[in-house]
This record gives sequence, C-alpha cells and structure tokens, in this order.
Amino acid sequence: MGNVLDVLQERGFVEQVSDPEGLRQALAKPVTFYIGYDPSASSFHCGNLLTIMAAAHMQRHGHRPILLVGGGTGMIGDPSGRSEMRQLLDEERIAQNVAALRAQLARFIDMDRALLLNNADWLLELRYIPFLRDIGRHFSVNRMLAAEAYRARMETGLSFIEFNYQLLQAYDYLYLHRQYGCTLQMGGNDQWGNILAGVDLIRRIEGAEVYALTFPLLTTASGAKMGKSASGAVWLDAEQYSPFDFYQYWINTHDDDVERFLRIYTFLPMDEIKELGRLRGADIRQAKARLAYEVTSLVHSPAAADQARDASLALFADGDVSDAVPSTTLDARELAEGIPVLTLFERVGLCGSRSEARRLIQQGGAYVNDERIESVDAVLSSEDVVTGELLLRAGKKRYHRITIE
RNA sequence: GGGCAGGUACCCAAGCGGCCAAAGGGGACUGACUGUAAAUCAGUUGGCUACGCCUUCGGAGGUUCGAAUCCUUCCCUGCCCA
Repeated sequence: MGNVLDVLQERGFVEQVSDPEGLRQALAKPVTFYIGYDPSASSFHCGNLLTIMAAAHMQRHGHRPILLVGGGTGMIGDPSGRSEMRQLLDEERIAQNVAALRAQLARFIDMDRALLLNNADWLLELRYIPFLRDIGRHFSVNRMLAAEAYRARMETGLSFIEFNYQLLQAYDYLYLHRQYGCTLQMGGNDQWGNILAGVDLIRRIEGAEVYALTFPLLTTASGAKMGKSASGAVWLDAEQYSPFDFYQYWINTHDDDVERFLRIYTFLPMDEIKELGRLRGADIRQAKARLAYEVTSLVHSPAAADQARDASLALFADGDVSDAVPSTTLDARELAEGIPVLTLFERVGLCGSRSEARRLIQQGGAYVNDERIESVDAVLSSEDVVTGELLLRAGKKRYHRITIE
C-alpha cells in the first residue's frame, strides 16, 4: 500500500500542504488527523462530501480520523443578527444535528475506528484570562492583519469575534494534539490560514511538528459553487434531497467536470477513471452515468442507486414512470371534483407559487402525462389518470409523480 | 460618544415627489437547438380570486391629492475621530 499522500494528490484532493516531505514521512506510519465541520445543519451536502471522501481515503490507509463538529465555534460563527435566545436554542439543536451527521459519516467511515468530537466540550469552559495568557500571547496581530484572508475583510469590516476565530481553531488543534496525538489537520483552502495558525501554536507551545493540508475549493466548470443546485444545497440526506434528484444532479454534471469528480467522489480505480475520462462527445454520458451511480450508491445505497438509475433511464429513454421519482399522493375524491393544473404544480413543489406555475404553463413548460398543458385554466379530473397515476413534469427534467388513493 | 456615507427585489446595482412592481448586470427558470452537457438565440423572473387588485424599496410615525424618493425618530452597516 502506497502513501496516502500520493493517492490524495493523484485524485485531486490536495491544494496546499505544509512541509510536504515531512508530512509524507509522517504518513508512513498511522497518524491521527482531524477535519472540522459546521454542525448548524442536520445533514452534510455535496460541498462536505469531498472532505468526507478524503477522510475515508485516509482511514483506508490506516490513519485515524477525528471528525470535529464546531459546536463551540459555531455559536459565534455569525455574530450579526443573532440574539442570545437563538444561540441557546442552537446548543440543543446541535446535539440532534451531530447525531444525524454521525449516521451519514458512518456510510464512509468506520466510526469504531474514528472519533466524533464537539469542540464545545472544551471551548465553552475556557476561561478568558488563562486563555489570553497561554494562547493569546502567541498570536501577532500584525501577522494576522497581513494575512490575505483578513486583508480582504479589512475592506468590509472585521468584528473582534471573527478575529478570534483563528485563535479558537488553533486551540482546537492544540487540544486535539495534546489529547489524541493529532498531527494533521485537513480542511478547505479557505481554512489555510487558520490551520497554519494551529501548526504554529503547537510548534511554539509543544515544540512539536504537525501538518496542514488543504483541499481545493471546488467549483463546477460553469463557476457555480459545488453542491448547489437550483433548489438550494444538494443534501446527502434522502429526506431533504431524494436519491433520484441526487442521481440527476450528478448526471447533469458538466462535461469538463466528469473526470475530476470521478477522482474525488468515487473510489473507482484510477485506471478506470482515466478510461472513462477519455470518452468524448455523446459517449461522455456513460461516464456521467457511472459517476452518478457510484456517488448515489456511496451516499445512499446500491439499491437506491439502482432505483434512481432505472428511473432515470426509464424517464429519459423510454418515457416510463418509476417508483424512484419523487411522489405525492392525492385523494381520489378531490381529483374527481376536478383540480386545476395550476394548483397541483404549486402544491407538489414543482413551482414556488401559483404565479410561477402560471408562467410555466404560459411558457409551455408544464406537462401532465407527457402532454403539454396549453391552458392556464386546465383542470385535471379522474379521466386523466393513467394506471393509477399522474405524471407531472416541469421543463425538461423535473418530474413529480402523483398517486391516487 | 461625535462626524460622514449608506441600508432597494435571490445577489450586485440604478432610481431621488407622480410615467415605479421599480433601469442595468449576474443568477435562475422556460422555449428553440442538443448528448438529461456546454455554447448560442428568444422569453420570463413579488403575490393574488389577474386586462384588475394587493404587498414590497431597513423599522415606526409624519408631510402631500400622490413617496422608494421629502421630514422626524429608531435599528443596522462601513469609513473617520474619541
């Protein structure tokens, strides 16, 4: 088994590394590393997926992950517009979120050989004076101000809280180093400065050499932030983002992103990825299908991936409906009385408002059972039901199934 | 605490008494073209019981026939001073 660093580099996980040679040598033996996560949501999204994959690669090479949720730092994350009450509530919710996040992580990481920690456990009890005396004195304001990240913020204003964020994150690293022998912190490239601050702090206080590695901040070829779709973030949670839509998200990957994403978001061997990457023209769809299948399979399950794949093929190749398409049930009596298309599109969430549904119809983007709705006033009744269902479609790709009962 | 500049729709940003549901750009959506891609072109982009009505221009009052535009006050942001 080679060095993980090579694997990470080959697959495109590495943006910057402090002391590459030192880290390479350190990784020859099992190390403990950590990655921080924001616990303000109850699910990870595609943006986090990259870091989870990286952690999984690390663990597969014998290293021990610490997944750190920022329950403490999260409470000061965004100081503007938050009341005291709000923050207290958050503390309770964080606990629930952490449980949900743990379940998602377990799909990628053997949680028996990993640690899931919350920095609130040690940050909340910090005392100000000792902290200033022991930690604060190692930080140079001059140096912090010189950092690019802060210089940019100097234009728009930088609150004292934000300024302290770096100290707390550095302290996290120090804490984990002391308690668990953590010698590597990984994170998004925007965290580079904060991570290095931790590296410095540990060197000063402990005299130990620890490492930093950052991931590239992925954007799609069209410039959008990774993991964002029209309907918001692409969540890993099936409740918040159905496996079918999830699969579709990946199928719709930009041509130029396919190989890059295969490297990062799947465990497929590099040979196979390179082969898929050589596909050109319409054949690239095969690579996209593979990508979508693999990622869906990892995040949800092989069964869900099968279903999503079949549903996708059926809809876009044969025009058949499948169980995996998001669906809603409708009372047969209500349908018998007649229900306006407008209402239905709005109700199932295909449109955000009735006006939006009206526009959709006027622009010719509304379909029921693959027939274009021509009139804004169209009303559906029992006669429109085919094999117990109605199939709604908004535009080319957004489907919703209505089952009648 | 003082002075100055600001807070406009998803984001950026015009408007500075009526012609403003509010220019322009970005984004997004729909249509055409296509490979469920990109690029390109066209249209749309507050809500509704819809050729009309209602709610929006930081909050609350006020002036006026009429305000996003003027006045008062409060909140918030940035810069400068303390």
